Amino acid sequence: MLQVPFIRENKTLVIARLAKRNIEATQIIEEVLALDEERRGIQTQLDSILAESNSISKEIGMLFKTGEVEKANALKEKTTNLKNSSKELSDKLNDTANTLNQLLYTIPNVPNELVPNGNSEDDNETVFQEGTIPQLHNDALPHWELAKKYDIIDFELGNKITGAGFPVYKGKGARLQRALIAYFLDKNTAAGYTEYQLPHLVNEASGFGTGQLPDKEGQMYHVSEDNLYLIPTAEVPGTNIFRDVILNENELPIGITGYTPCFRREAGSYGAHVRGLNRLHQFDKVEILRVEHPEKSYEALDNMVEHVKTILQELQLPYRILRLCGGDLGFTSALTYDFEVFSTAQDRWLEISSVSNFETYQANRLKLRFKNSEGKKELAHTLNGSSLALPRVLAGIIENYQTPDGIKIPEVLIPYTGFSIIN
RNA sequence: GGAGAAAUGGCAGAGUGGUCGAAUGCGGCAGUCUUGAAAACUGUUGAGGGUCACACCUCCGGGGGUUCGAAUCCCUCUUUCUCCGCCA
Repeated sequence: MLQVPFIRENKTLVIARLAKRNIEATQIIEEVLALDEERRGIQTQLDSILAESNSISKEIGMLFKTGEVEKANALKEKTTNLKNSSKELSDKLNDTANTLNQLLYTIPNVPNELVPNGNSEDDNETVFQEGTIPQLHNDALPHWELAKKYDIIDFELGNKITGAGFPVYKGKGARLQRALIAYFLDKNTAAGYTEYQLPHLVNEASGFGTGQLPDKEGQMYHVSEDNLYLIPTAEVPGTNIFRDVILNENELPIGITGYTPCFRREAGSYGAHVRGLNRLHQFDKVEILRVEHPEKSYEALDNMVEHVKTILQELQLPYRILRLCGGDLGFTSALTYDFEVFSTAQDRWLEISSVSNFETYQANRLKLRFKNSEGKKELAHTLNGSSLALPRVLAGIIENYQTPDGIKIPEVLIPYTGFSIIN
């Protein structure tokens, strides 16, 4: 969430930038500032009452020691009023603070100046495109047909075992999937990211820390018996490593990577665009995360974009990079680049990575800080990105690499798969 | 799942109702000494709110209660450890 002092000092900027998201925020910002002022006023009143009652208590203690019981008892009566009003004030303080926080939760991150105006994905800005779109033979098939033809992914079997959106990978399909995971992790660790294996279920505090809770619980599977959530992305357990952490400045930057399955309810999204691997309830993803010094976070974002680019270049997939417009930008992000691979057989772009800078928005919730060179505590910046999401990369590979003789395996993956063609 | 014990500052560990935000040791930081380093010595060193800065307020696993006053007493939840059971 946003920091109140930041809002106070940059009111016009905040309102102007939130307008990129097509939000008219003037009223809510004014409300936040008013509530904060109220909160501080109540706090001051409460503090002085507590100070008084503390000093009376000390006095009573002294009187008992010197045996002046009568005087002590007289003082006791004085505290009754103080107690009542401090109780009242602290209730009021809690109410005000809660109202303020509820309001802050509803305000998304302030977009970076680079974020283009716009309403929907149609207004995203293509900033880079690379790779040649292959000329496929006449009976080229979409991946779900190829999956069936070569018996590498079984969607019906997943239906039987679990339900729609839980495909079963078989034989060379399973092996290709594992190869991709290993390849991505190797690329990421070679780039300096430390590999982690993270829990696939998280508690409420973690869901809250990265902003999935309280509003987006509909997106996550919930295990009510234990009050745990299945992770929708490794971002959740990965970023929560740093909840309530104060780092030393020299520990920055931190980069971690991890492979996890991801579980998403995707309630309400059905139709032609969710066929095959395009949208699943369970899928695999390798994630990269960084904790950065505020002055260096945008350099780091560019760095992450470059890193993901090299992977797609090596896989020789045609892709493009989009800068998300205000209307399409995620709630917690200040600037996001989406990577899309072109699926030739489906004749459409598939999102395979999303790389974002959250600035202090998550860190503020997480209380992730570092001690700067002056010894003062400052919120760090968090960033993350997929490198990469498996299913659509897999779809892109099997569609773009299909030949009349079978599906070829990209050169860089052959050491990982142990075979060069699926036929 | 059953029985018992525990949870205090970065770590270890004292503190059982009244200058305790908390002894002591280690670690960290600064300095003295040294050509430099180590050792030794001296000082400093939790977090949040608040203030121009002080003052002041809150926090001893979380929540609630008793009391004029709680790290210390009571209730409850969570976690950890030991023993038993189960088990990849």
